[in-house]
Amino acid sequence: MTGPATAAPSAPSAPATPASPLSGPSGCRAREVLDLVAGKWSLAVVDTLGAGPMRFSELKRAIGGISQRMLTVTLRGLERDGILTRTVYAVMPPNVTYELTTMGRTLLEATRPVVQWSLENIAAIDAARAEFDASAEPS
Amino acid sequence: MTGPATAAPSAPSAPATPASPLSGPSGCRAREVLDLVAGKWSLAVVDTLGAGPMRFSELKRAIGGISQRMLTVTLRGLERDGILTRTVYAVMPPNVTYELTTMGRTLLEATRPVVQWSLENIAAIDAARAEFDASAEPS
DNA sequence: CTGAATCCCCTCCGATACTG
DNA sequence: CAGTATCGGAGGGGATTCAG
Repeated sequence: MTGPATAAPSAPSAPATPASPLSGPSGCRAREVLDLVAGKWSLAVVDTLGAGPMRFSELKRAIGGISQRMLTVTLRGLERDGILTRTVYAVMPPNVTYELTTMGRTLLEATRPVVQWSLENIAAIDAARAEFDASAEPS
Repeated sequence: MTGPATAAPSAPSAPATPASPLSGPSGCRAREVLDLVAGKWSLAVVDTLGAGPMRFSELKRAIGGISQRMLTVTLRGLERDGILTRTVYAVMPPNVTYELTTMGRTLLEATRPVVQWSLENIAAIDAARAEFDASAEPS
């Protein structure tokens, strides 16, 4: 699975359709990475952490609506992916601080347009859904 | 929505924490809209349709690996959200064409940075995961 | 060709309770 | 404060089959 692949320059009949980076074989990998952001809370954590290093409880309070479990799971995943770092200060009481890595910050930048788009189009989408439902499920 | 917004000068005790658009109350809505893109195939469909109007079978072939069911479900969802239009030509054999709406095209533009980031960071993430797994699960 | 319908597994996620 | 452990519901998503 980890094969180099994507290195098949000799494809004869391949249309190469570079139109969509998510369509081809390499698209599978991209999709996989996009799952990173697809998680229910990943984006919120990255976005919130964009303000600077933060502790567990601060994150929990800032995000709001997230359970300890999901915050922990999400943080673990992002740490594993190299998006953020987890620093434990052996003091009393325990102090664990999370901070975006360089890669995490580039991810934050990359996601800004999507987040902004979401905010800008919430109303339009609500309207579209209402209209669709009205004309499709009048029963 | 397209309003200038962010112009709430009269909030007295509001901390305003503009740090994260996904954290606050409005963030819940944004998260909701982001689910639109979170689906396993939504982005691939939008991305693929970026090349121009396409038929059902063309989409299926272009994306590859998607089942009829998921393509249908994904298309319905995106149509409901006003991201794409579904046009049926009553000919023989049936011809159904899907095309991005204006909003769909703006979404495509907004997602480009994330898609590109994914492609650029696949290797780094793989490495980070391997390293994390190696030092966390040695037993 | 396009799609709806069914079956079924599997993961995500929330609520709760317990530890250091 | 910062987690971990467990249970259980809900939904995503794949394979297959049927229909217009």
